[in-house]
Amino acid sequence: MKNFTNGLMNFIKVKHKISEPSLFRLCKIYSLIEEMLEAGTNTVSSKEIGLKIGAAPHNVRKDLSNLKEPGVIGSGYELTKLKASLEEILGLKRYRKACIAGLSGLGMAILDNQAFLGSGFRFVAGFDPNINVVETLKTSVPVYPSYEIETVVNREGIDFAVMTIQGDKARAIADVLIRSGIKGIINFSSMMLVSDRAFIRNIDLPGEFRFLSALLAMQS
Amino acid sequence: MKNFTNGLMNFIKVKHKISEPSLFRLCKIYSLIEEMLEAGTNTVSSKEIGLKIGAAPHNVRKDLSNLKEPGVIGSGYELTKLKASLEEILGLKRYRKACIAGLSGLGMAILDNQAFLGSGFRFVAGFDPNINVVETLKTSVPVYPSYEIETVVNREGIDFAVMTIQGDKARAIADVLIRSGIKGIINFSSMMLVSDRAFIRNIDLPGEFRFLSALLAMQS
DNA sequence: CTTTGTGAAGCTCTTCACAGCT
DNA sequence: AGCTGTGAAGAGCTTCACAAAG
Repeated sequence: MKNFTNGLMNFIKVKHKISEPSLFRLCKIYSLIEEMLEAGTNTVSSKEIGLKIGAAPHNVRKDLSNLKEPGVIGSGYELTKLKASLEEILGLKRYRKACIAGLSGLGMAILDNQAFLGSGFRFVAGFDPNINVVETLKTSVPVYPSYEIETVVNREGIDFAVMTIQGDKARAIADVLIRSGIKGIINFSSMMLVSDRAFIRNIDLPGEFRFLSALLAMQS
Repeated sequence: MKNFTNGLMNFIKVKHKISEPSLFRLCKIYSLIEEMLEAGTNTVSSKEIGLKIGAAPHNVRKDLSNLKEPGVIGSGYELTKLKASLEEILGLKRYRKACIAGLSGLGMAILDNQAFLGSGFRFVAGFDPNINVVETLKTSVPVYPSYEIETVVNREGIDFAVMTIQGDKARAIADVLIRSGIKGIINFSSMMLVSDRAFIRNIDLPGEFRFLSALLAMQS
């Protein structure tokens, strides 16, 4: 159970300098570093990283060898340097705006908790097809009916969207988002989305349950 | 951007009859079939499946060749038969119980929407470390303070858990869940979890944003 | 003794290409 | 013509193993 990034389902094919499985692990490592820094740690070995993200130490070292940041041979990697160097390669130096489409329970829960975003990202708008919903919501971020998506996304220069819209409206809204210039979508809706113009991460909860079930079935 | 399953981070190593990327695609195909059946479709070709889940038709056919179910040569696969045959191989004939640990906004949003579960799974319990929260919640499912996890999980025979607990309690709760016999976890908490006794799917939203950012960074 | 970095080996998954059915 | 099934080829990722450094 190793190297997967969750079937992005994209048709954007680019020859990356770094492979996607590796990129994905680097993102995990970044999360881990944040966690460890908060806990007051200073250095980490490839072995320890491997244990915590579920990868072989060899693999971690190879991943980290992509970034032209050192690694002190006797004693591992220095967290602050590693973090800076990951920010470089993962494009995290530039802060990006995000929006959320679908202001039901799930959407509101995500919007309310900026911890779900991570530093470097900020929700600057919410959308919902239901005008009544939009008018009565109390949120920390301005919300709009979905026919304003194009205007707002352009005006604010929003790059990413989280989609929590249920039902068959999802696909149409995704089209609008992408047409408006959204470059990445994290999609919680039940509709699988595929695009050749934006990176899409489909997070399919029923699918996850089935996958767990399948893994159990394979075990026995 | 193809064949990944999201870094399960598990140390359970089993030689599966079917590879994990393939299993993951089969789960996606199952989701797709449900969607198409609802739309009233009867048959589907490997080409069409490929387009909708973001995979090559060759690949889809290979995946489907694992299940000993036909595929009519001139005209594709019959949806109902395909579905039944997927249920067989993904272990979906057996209905399974799930619980949710963490009854904050995200947890409640998931609990409230059984659509997030998929047929064949049912939430039968909720847990939260905060007793006050537990006592005042109005839910469709019984909720308990987390010190009752072991009792309830055993009594009910619960297999899966969704974790939405924030902060550093997450790891301890996960330990309890696994010790109590939980076999699969979908983890939304910010702590990455790894176990050699349960399958864990870490869904890391900040990580997803970073991954999108990294993909954009690679493009340019 | 511990830990990094890396070419090379090894393995797994995907893609190809074509036979065979309708 | 259109589509499936599959051995074989190819590509990509992981693992190995060892040199080099603290």
